[in-house]
Amino acid sequence: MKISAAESLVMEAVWRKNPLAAEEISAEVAGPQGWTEATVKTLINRLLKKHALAATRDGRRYLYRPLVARADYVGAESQGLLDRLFDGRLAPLVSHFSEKGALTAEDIAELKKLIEGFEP
Amino acid sequence: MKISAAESLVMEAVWRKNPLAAEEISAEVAGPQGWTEATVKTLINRLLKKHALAATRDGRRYLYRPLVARADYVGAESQGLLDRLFDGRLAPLVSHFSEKGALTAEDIAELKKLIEGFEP
DNA sequence: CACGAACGTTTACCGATGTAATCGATAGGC
DNA sequence: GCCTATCGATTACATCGGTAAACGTTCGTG
Repeated sequence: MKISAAESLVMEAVWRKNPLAAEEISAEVAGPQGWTEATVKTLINRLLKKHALAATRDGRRYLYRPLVARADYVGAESQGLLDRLFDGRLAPLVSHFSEKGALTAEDIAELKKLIEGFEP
Repeated sequence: MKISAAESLVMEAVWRKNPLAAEEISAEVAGPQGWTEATVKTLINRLLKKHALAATRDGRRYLYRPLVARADYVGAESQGLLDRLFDGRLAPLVSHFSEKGALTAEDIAELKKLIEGFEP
């Protein structure tokens, strides 16, 4: 099942550090998003139903851990974008940014280094 | 206003060739998506309300043309992904794909050529 | 001139999502 | 042992998005 935008912010918190209690997740995301704790609770529950989070009891509360790896989520989202907009290929995306003049010198240096690094 | 996934397929048709009549847009997208013409009509109307399409009368029908450039749409979607998942930077995205072993030799060659090409 | 076909417009409906309050159980303090 | 604060679970509700049918208007044809 798909992780929604709001839900992904909860996942990010748990990916950064886990396991986390609901209260800790709230502390991480509620403020920045202007959410109440109730909202975070709802998101946590939806993620449990989607098997994106696991809960283990810890006394009176639960501790939550991710069941999907961030790399998998990131990979699916990225591949989805490439497929929808760039014919599934990475080079046209890079090309798009360069044509837009959206690459800093640092970006270019970084890319250069990367690409030299992974020759076969 | 945001262009949804289904709506974007209509936009793609109009970006490929325009202006197009509703019937022509349907011919392009309804079949592949398993949509009826009614569905395409709805999407066209929502895009008109969002000012993503413009319509000019042509006898009994309308002809539609895009009001947003594909490059703008692609740019916003891409930047959004980078911001949400890669700290707004391009290199980590490329790095992600390479680490996943998701780059073919051709991809690498293409990227190499691109990056050599756009030195400042 | 009336009727029907072809358009666009309006309305419908359901599931997902964002956002949150309320309910119910339970554990700790008095 | 009982009450209350604290959790998680349940319920709520509005909007959006996907999908489509019904409606209304107009133009061409018989």
